[in-house]
Amino acid sequence: MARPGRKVNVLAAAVSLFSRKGYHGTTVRDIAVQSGMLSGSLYAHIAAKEDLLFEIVLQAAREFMAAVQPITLATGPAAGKLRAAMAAHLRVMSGSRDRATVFMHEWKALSPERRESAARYRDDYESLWAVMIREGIDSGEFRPVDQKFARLLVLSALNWVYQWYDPAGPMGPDALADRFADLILIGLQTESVKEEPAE
Amino acid sequence: MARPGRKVNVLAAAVSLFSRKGYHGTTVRDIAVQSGMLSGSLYAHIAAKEDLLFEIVLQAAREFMAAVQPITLATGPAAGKLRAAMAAHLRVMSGSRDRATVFMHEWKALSPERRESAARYRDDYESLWAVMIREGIDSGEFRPVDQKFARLLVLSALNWVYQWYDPAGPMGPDALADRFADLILIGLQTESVKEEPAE
DNA sequence: CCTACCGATCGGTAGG
DNA sequence: CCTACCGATCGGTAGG
Repeated sequence: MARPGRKVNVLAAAVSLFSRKGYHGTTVRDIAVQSGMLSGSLYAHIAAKEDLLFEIVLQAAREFMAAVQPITLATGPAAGKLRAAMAAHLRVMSGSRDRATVFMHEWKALSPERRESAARYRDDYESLWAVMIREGIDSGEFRPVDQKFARLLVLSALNWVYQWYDPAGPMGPDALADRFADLILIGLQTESVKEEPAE
Repeated sequence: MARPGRKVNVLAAAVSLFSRKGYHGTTVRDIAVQSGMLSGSLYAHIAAKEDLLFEIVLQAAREFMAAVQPITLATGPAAGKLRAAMAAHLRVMSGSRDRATVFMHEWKALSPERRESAARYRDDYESLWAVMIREGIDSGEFRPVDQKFARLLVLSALNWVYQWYDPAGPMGPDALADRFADLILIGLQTESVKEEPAE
């Protein structure tokens, strides 16, 4: 008989394995053994392997959304909100590194309907960032750049972090976010060079 | 008997399939059928499925290196070199989108020794960018930012592009590179806001 | 490059 | 959650 709490272990095992070996590179036997049972027993907890992937992807999507949405609803300078949102995003990534990895890479392995469902969550999340950037442009805080490019720059920088970030390292997610925010807000060039027309 | 030219078709089929379904999600039968033969016949051209992945990854690594290295060796302002290097990187990505995708994502599926070999190519390529940024800082063109962060910001933005870039779309890789370069060099904030201390 | 396979392993199930 | 499987499919091979 299935003890209710075991489902969490199974999900944790799946997150770890999917992030390391990919969805297709992971077998249900891998997941079962990592959960302390045999492969047949796994199906007392799940109906199909893909259900695990879908659940992980949804968890991650909800986690990112829950962390960043309240920040977008607050009032204040756009730069401060962008900084806070970046820190929130990186805190989620830092706290659930494997889950974030699966969320970023393995959604492609979902069945078409579920993949579309995941894409909708993704779009909702991206539009939070679009709104923040649009607000900064409208208020004159940000240059009138193409909103799409600015959003992509921010999100791509944040999303690539999990490829190399070490949560046990010396730099926490907040410090990391501040560094990235400085670069993105102030730019790489020195002021004296900026006066001249760009080459 | 194996006609020599067919190997190219097999590689092209593998690139397309690996990029779409992942290495583990692609079967040798998929590759064979896409190449116009049956699965057994594939082994007249290759010794193992993984050889295809390794060959694709090496091709991509060499392509990026060959495109960007000459630019780093030229003389001139650091900002101009960075712009040119970004355009070169995006031109490779645009011309070999599927291969770039496999290069970015599927190297994890390689055997340990080959994975390490691919990582070395990657490190060599990243150090090209590190040198460009270091030069800009040393010459006073760039702010004295952490070189590692600036490199990560640039490369992450470039590497995330293939997730959404449409080579058939209106914007070519050079225009795309200029937009990203403007954002990274000049920054998102307007000058008036930058005078104030960052929140 | 095809025919005809191979042992191994896959996701999943029945019955307890 | 285990035992004992299942049909299907996997990467790969022998012989032509």
